[in-house]
Amino acid sequence: MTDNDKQTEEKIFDAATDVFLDKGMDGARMQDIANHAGINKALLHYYYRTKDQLFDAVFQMIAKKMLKKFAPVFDENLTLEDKIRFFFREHITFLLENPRLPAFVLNEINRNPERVKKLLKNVDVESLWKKLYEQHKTELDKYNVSEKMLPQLMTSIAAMSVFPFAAKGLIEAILSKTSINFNDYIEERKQFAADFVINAITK
Amino acid sequence: MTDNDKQTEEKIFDAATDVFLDKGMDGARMQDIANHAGINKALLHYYYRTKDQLFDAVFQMIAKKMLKKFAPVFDENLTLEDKIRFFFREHITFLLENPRLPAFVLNEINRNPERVKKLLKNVDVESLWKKLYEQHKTELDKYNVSEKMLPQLMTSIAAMSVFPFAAKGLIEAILSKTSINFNDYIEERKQFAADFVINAITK
DNA sequence: GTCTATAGAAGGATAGAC
DNA sequence: GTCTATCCTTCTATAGAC
Repeated sequence: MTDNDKQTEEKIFDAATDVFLDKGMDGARMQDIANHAGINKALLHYYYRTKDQLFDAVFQMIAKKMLKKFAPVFDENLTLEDKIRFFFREHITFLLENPRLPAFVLNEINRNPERVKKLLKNVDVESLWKKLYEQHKTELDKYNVSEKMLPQLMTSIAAMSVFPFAAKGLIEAILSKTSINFNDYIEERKQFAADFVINAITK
Repeated sequence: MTDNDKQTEEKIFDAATDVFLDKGMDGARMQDIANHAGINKALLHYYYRTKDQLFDAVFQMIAKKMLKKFAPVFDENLTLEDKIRFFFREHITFLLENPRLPAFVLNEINRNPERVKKLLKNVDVESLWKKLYEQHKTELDKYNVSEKMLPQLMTSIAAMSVFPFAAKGLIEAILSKTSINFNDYIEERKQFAADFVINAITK
């Protein structure tokens, strides 16, 4: 693959990412992607064959990018409390820089089970959770979280961080009827979410 | 409007609801809606003029249906704790019966600000929150929730209930790699979410 | 009010020249 | 590798008969 190939393929991929994030799979138009990339429609098909394949490439990249951001939760060398604080600070900062990701992923995830399967192909959920539990056994016992409650806890943490962005359109509209600004609400949330979760699991 | 009018218009509306919930605005096809309703395409336009108007009617109905389910939060005559327990029990039961609603609303809400504006036209957010705060002032003071933290608390409660359904496709795929079943996870959540939130705000 | 038929536009995809 | 031109299908929407 020459340097020029790479440039064009990347230009297409970046343009597609932008358009798909905005319009979703069904709403996106190949012509629109071509315009954004500054090339013509035929080239899209030359590189990616079909719209579905182009979308799949973009989706896998974005969904992986989102999932990867949960990795710090499984890292070692932090107390559970520090880990939770660190997670919300970093994750909400990330979403603030990429506010369209949650709605995009949540939407497309419910449309095509095959794509989700592919996404999780190499993820060993059981052992990740086992590892996490072993790592914090003492603390989780002290709190009141049993191993079989980990899915509830994990999805609650994800929900606290992701939901405000997934529901951005609604929350913005609601907040616009008050004196509160969405970005202030989000800044505040880094701290609030951490306190909330830590308190929730503390007896 | 005759009885027959009503019947046809309702058949169309119901069919449209079903198809839009599945495919979203962009993915839905008028032909598909007509087939579901057992009539022809031309009749759709006779009753609703355009696809956008038909979609808007469906969206407003569904979004209102979802928002209304938060009403018990503002009802009187329950302690804050009982209110939270009652809310999660009822709300998660409702979402179990209507699992496609969250993803649909969250998706379309980020596409068209005008629709959201229309949806909230007659909602007085400030006074609802003021009312809620006054109602539970003593309890909220005892916990550590100030009035300006209400948006954080409210969105957290919504997140705890709605997120598992909005992310259903992903959570199902993850749980399928363990011995846990999605419906069991959801049943468990009614209790877990209530305990979680109550503990979170308890000093 | 309901149908058939079709206009008219737009979309994804390909052929073929360079 | 990139372009123009175009095919073919599909979609929304309307015209017009009953």
